[in-house]
Amino acid sequence: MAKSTRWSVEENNPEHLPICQHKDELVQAVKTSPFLVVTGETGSGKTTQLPQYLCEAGFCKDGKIGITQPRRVAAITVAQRVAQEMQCTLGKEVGYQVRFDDCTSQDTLVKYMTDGCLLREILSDSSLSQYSVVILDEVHERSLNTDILLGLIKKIFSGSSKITRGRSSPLKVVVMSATLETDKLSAFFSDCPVFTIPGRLFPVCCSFGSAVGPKDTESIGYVKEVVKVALDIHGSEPAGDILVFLTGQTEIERACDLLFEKAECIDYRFDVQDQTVDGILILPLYGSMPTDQQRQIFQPPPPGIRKCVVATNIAATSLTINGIKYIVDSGFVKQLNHNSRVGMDILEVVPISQSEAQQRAGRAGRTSIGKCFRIYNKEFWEKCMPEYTIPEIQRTSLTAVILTLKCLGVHDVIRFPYLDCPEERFILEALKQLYQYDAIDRRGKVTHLGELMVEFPLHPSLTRAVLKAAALGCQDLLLPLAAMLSVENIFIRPGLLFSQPEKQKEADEKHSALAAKTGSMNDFARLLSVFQLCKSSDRPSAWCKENWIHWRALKSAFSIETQLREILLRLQQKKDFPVETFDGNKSELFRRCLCTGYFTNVARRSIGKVFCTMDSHGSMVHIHPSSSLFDQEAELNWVIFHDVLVTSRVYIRTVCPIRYEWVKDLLPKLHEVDVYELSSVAREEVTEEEVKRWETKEAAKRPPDVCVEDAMKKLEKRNNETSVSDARARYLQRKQQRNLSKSN
DNA sequence: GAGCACTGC
Repeated sequence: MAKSTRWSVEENNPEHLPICQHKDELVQAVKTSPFLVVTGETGSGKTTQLPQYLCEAGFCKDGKIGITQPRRVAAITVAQRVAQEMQCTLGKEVGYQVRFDDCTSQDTLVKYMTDGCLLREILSDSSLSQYSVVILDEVHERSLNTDILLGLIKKIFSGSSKITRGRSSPLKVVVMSATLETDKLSAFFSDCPVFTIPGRLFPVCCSFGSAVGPKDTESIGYVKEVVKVALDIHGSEPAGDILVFLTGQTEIERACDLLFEKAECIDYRFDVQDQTVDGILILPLYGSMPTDQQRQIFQPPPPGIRKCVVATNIAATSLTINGIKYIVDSGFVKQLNHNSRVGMDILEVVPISQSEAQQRAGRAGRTSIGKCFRIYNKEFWEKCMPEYTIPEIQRTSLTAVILTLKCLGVHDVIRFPYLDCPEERFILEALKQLYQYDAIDRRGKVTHLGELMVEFPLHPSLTRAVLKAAALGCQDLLLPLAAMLSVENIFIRPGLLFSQPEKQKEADEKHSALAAKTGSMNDFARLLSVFQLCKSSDRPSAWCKENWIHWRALKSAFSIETQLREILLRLQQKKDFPVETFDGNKSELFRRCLCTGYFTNVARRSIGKVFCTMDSHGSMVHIHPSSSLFDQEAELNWVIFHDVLVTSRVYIRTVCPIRYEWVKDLLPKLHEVDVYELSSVAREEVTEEEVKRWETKEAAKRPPDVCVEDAMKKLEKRNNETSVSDARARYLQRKQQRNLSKSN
């Protein structure tokens, strides 16, 4: 649902916005300072009005005004809104650009875009010569791309010599944020002025509960508690809708079930249209839900009925629901964290930050005074919840970002001006990976291959495989696969609580059948086959429904494949595109290409069903039951995998059998460079001596079998101290508690 | 023998 739907009649008149009284001061502030921080709560009008003020004041004479947003919907809907206010056609004076959708023209003066789009633009025009003003919005959200943009803009436009290079006048930079951390932002841009605009949110009264305390950090017993609180609200509070925050699909389904049970309706099913019981309409909401079901959330409830939406964090920023007066906050969120100790991403349930809790509470104060019921106590707030959310740049794998920076000429990626520095080992690990993919050389310089790789909006491992395939002339196999691996999970598996178990069984059977059709048990081939079968189908959406496949996800895979194909064609027309030949069958060719990118993700069968990864961490892993290779015993000794999931075990998902010979020559590279030796590469201060030392190491390559033994020893040594074990222990604890509360 | 929040190029 578009954000624009929430503006009330009064808000429709921009002259009533708090920002209006400060128009002249704001324009003056932008004129006098190269950098400016503007803060103001939601509803102050800064996103829609400031660009118009600047345009009016003549800032569009020498270039565009560019405004970045972390989300696509926001970029599009705000542009629509501003075009309407400026009484022009969208795409003319006011436009927007997001991936797959460029709605701008020669005449565009005010351009809204996602932060990723501006980052791409800097890659081809580092002086941002088209713009007179760049406004970075929603900076407090600290998205990875916005953080990188902050550093880049500071770096490019702080050195006086570069300010005017390729530009007629100096660039003006405005950074907009909610009221948090503004001092930090001002200090980052050489103590630039801070402009504060009052917000226009209604007060939200927050109360703490007693159900969750510091000891319950990992508990999911809170599902029962949020249900209880929601029913209390329903029984005792005046009219107004309820929004409950939980962490994931399973939890939400369980909470909805409990709500219905308690509201004395036992015959509830997901499919049933009339979901109203005892005056309360219960609606689940999460990202992977079908769009038509999501749409239901936004319809006003029938008269006299109270709406209760049970949602993930999607309702915190991405979607705005009208009429919410009560918030029930579980205090938890599911977060993907990169763990450099084990070199993998781990999805885990963690307490939210205090600022995130305030954000959640704020969802109740958009149209009137609201109430927020936190189910955790004050002690939990103080001891378990960090003041601010850890910025994405400090939690995710940096491989792709570091390559982008290097291609932009930022060689010293450690001393890059980060607003918050990522841990050095995260950066070093990213460098090690880039070196392994041949994207950078031993001195940390970007290679020809690296320059090709940065053009693709994909993880470098996948890009490596795509480029190999292109060199061998089999891009038709790898491009669709890369697109499929870029989108959310395409296999639908209905939950047990809301759907009948037979539906789950049916979905599983359909998915296995798709694997069988390819003739080879290989999850990558299965993905490719789903893409091809659906694309060639007469009625693709019906085909998806029949096979329990997400049509929405597959549609985006189709557009990504087209985009990747265009990028590849453009690169192939340039000189020096590598070309190789290969004799062998198609299946081997496909898998060999994959090996070029995924040799960092190789595992060898150790004992029984246990596999051991061949990277320097040597983790013990199992094949995930959703894999078509699950329980396939025969001759399956070497595999590559796309990703890792830590739950009751460490699982590898999306798996493909390979032959040892295909990775034999690549594996030693995994052990060639010690991460900690790479700090000099990061700074490009490598001495000849160091290069020699590495070369000696390479000469002493160990055969892979020794690697396995070493890896296993290392693993034993780490024993239960590893973070994977921690995550696993926490998972088991949660599961136990869940079962306990179930049986109660 | 299982369960993956949300973005973005």
